[in-house]
Formats: sequence, structure tokens, C-alpha cells
Amino acid sequence: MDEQPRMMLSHTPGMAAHAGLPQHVHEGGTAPDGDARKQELGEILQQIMTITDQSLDEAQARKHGLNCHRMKPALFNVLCEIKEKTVLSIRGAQEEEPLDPQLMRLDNMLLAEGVSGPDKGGGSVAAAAAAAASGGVGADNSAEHSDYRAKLSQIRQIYHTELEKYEQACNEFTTHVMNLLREQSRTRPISPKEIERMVNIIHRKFSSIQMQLKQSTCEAVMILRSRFLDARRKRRNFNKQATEILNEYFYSHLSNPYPSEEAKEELAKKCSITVAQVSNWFGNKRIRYKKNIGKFQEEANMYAARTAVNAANASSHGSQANSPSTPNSAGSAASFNVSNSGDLFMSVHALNGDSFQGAQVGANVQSQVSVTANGGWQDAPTPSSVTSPTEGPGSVHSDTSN
DNA sequence: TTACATGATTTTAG
DNA sequence: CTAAAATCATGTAA
Repeated sequence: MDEQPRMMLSHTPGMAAHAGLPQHVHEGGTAPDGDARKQELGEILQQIMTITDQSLDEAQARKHGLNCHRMKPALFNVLCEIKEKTVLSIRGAQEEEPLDPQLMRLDNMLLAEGVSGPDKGGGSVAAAAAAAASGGVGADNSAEHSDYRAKLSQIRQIYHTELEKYEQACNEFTTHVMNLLREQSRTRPISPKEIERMVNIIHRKFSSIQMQLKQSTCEAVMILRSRFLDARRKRRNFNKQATEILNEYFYSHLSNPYPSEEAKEELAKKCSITVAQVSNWFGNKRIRYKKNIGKFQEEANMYAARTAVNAANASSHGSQANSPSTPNSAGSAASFNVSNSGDLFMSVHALNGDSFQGAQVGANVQSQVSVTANGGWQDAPTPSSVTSPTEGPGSVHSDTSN
């Protein structure tokens, strides 16, 4: 700031000749007249230079005097012009703002998280809908959600308050500077263009502060979000009944445990969980069953027997109560294979009309195990590889463990 | 506290 | 996209 006057003044001598202001000084003919004008000009400049040294009243008076001088507008224009050519052209090149991509990123994120968007709607509503859709067990879920929403709205409130404060401060400061510059532009060569430039600089400064605010807000949201996600990851076991239903379906469709979309929906409904959870459950069940069939045999027997009993009861109302013997069918997979359940499985699957054991009816249970273990369900259910040579029952736990 | 069970998520393959 | 496989992170029984 303080170098502008220097530059201005240092150009002053050339200016007179250059800018045509006092042209008549030379044309005017008589030297005394020209000398007088020169002197007058020098006086004016001297006054400008010393104006800051004056006391306020004195300066005010001189300012007034200067303002009223007939040469003032022309001189002012010249000063502005010179200044424009020298000072401003230097920094004129680096004016353009790069439109910071990071700022845009932050803005987008804040908008997406519903912090800077419309007041209370958008994401919250969608999230609420999702929460509501995620099963009847809404209590826990919605509690977490409302917690999240409360925290989010807290962040949003802080954000808006701060933003408003910044905005206000920026406006105040801008107005102040503008007034100051306008005021000074009466005595200093300050063009409107320069004022505008100054305002831009101020705005940029403030928006960089705002960016910091946005950044920290984003961080806060991210932290909150990750916490919420972690919370959401908190596992809650399904209730007993749901597990029963799922297991029942799984073991009664053991040959092809891939419930259709409709079946999943139905199961989801019955178990009060989401379809996605049903899918998760079946995904986990399939892989874990396949990985260690032995471990699941007992469970398989139990559900198979239950299904059989149910089917029997349904078909012949005779309440057979045929001593299911299932709960303790076999202590281990090995004993299971050779002991009782072969028949049980056959009968059960036969009752269910399941295609699985088509090729297995003739084979023993052991082969069934090996087929299932090797093949998996997806591609090759054909038990042509029933061979299972020399494979004792012990080979069942060919698990690679976890 | 540990080991295992289990729902959910991420990675990988088709 | 779906499903398998791997992995995570918690719930729970011992």
C-alpha cells in the first residue's frame, strides 16, 4: 500500500509531458505563464505528498481545497491511468481463480450428506425410509438412526451458524473497505475497478476461511458416519424362530438351497428380517455348510426329521409321534454316516419330492456327503463322481478350518 | 477371558 | 449383477 504513492510520484515528472494535461504550458507561449503553472502543479503535488503529515482538520481543509481545484479531475484521471498501467498490470495476470476442485468436492459432499442442502429433508427422509424398510425390528434401528440424525443436525447447525457468521463478517468487512476506498478515492487515485479487485481479494480470503470450515465439517461428518456405520455393523442375532424357519428351508432344499426372490421375500416376511438378510444368511449357510458338512449333520438331521414329521402329520393326520430320535442322532459326523440317518434322509427327501437324492437313493450317505462336499450346488449336482474311493467316514471333516 | 458362532461386509470370479 | 470365499466384528457360552 505504501509503495503506491512512491510509484505515483516517481512518475510524476514524466506524466506532465506525457499525458497532455498541461499542454498549453508549452503552447501557451509566454514562459512566465508556463512557469507559473508549473509552480502551481508542483504546489499541488507537494500538498498531496504532505497531506498525511497534516493534522486532521488541516488536512480536511486542504483536501477540500484540492478537491475544488479546477485541475483536480484531470490530474486524478492521469494518476489513475498511470497507476493502472504500472501497478495493476503487474498483478493483473494472476487474477483468475482456479475454481478450486477441492472446494467443489467438499461442497458436493456436504450437499450429499444433507448438511448444506435443504433444511431437514432429503437424506434423512431416505434414511428413515430405509430404516423402516429394514424390518419390523425398528426400535433398535430407529434409535440408532435418530441418534445419527441428531448428531448430524447438530453438525449442520454449527455449520450454518459459522457460515452465517463468516458471511456476515465478510460483508461487513467488504462494506467497510469499500467505503474506505471510496472515501480515499477522492484524494487517491483509486479506480472503481481497483475497488472491485479489492473486494474480490477479500472474498477470496474469506472463502478460504470458509473452506476450512467446510473441511472440518466434512471431517466431523465422516467421523460420525464411520461411527454410525460401525454401529450398523453391530451384529444382532436373529431370534430363534427366524433361525428355525431359515434352517427349515435350507435343509428341506438342501439339494438346491437357492431360494428364489419370491421365496426370499416370503422368508424375510416370516422371519421379520430383510430380503438382504435372508440372502446373507443363505450365503453364509451355504458356504459354512459346504466347508464343514460334518459339523452340520446333526442339525441337518434334526430339521430333516422335523420336516418329515410335519409332512407326515400334514398328510396323515394320524399324529404318529414316531419317536423322532433326532435330537441326539449322532454325536459325531463319523458315527452319523454309518448309523441311522441314511434312511431318514432318503425318506425325507422323498417326501419333499426333492431331486437331490435321485442318484443317491442307491448310494449310502457317505457318498452323499462326498458329492455335496466336492461339487457344491451351483454347477454339477450330478453325482457321477460318487466313487469316493477308500474314503472312510473320517474324511468328512476335511475342513480347512477357519 | 477365550473360543467359537454368526450376521455383515469386502473381495474375487464368472 | 449374483454367488463364493474371505474377512470383520460382535454375541455368547464355557
